[in-house]
Amino acid sequence: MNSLDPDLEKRLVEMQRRIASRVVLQDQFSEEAVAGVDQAFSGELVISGAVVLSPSFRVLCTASHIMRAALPYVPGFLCFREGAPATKAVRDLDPKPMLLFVDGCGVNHPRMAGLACYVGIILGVPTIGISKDVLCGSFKKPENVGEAEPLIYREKTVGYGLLSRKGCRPIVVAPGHRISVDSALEVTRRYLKGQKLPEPCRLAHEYANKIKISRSPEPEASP
DNA sequence: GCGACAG
DNA sequence: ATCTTGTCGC
Repeated sequence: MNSLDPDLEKRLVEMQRRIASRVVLQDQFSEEAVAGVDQAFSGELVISGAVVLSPSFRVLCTASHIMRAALPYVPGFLCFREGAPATKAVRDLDPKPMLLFVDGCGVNHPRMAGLACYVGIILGVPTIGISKDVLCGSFKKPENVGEAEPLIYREKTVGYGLLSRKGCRPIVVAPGHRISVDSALEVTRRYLKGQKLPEPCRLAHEYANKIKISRSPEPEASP
């Protein structure tokens, strides 16, 4: 029940291979304007929220986009469900981010085509993927807060498992586009503020949820 | 064949 | 992700 039509899947896999072929794992970012994008869901609707932060974590601007989901959630194909609304929200940001945190995988993906790669390639923006669970690969459990262990997939380090906060499970950090594996970890650490998720992700998540709640119908008072 | 499986 | 209340702990 979580599968795709074989022909559709074949086409999507081909698209992901094209995305992956364009991914750059070299540092080509700046931290002048860092943003985060995240999605909330309401039935068939995908609500995407994006937030740009100043170097001091001040919110500089926000943008959102709502649309019907094109696909159900299928592991490995998240970019085709959340990619369109996410890119549209980010496109409306001003100033434009020069580095973007995305909720989901980056190159730590079976075809090196996680949501962060997709958004990065489509927009030409440097991206970092932040996920709460591993899709593929594995890492040793980091012992102390701030510590990270390499996420290994097919003998390669594709990201890191980072213990971002006490009492929390480690988060997974991986580059999406135009940033190296090690820089993705380094920058993510810099954007942590005592919470499980780095600020751009946390604020984008909060923003997307606020939009969702503000649109949901108010409960009727029964006479 | 049996699990695992971003959000 | 979403459905959901209180509750244990820093």
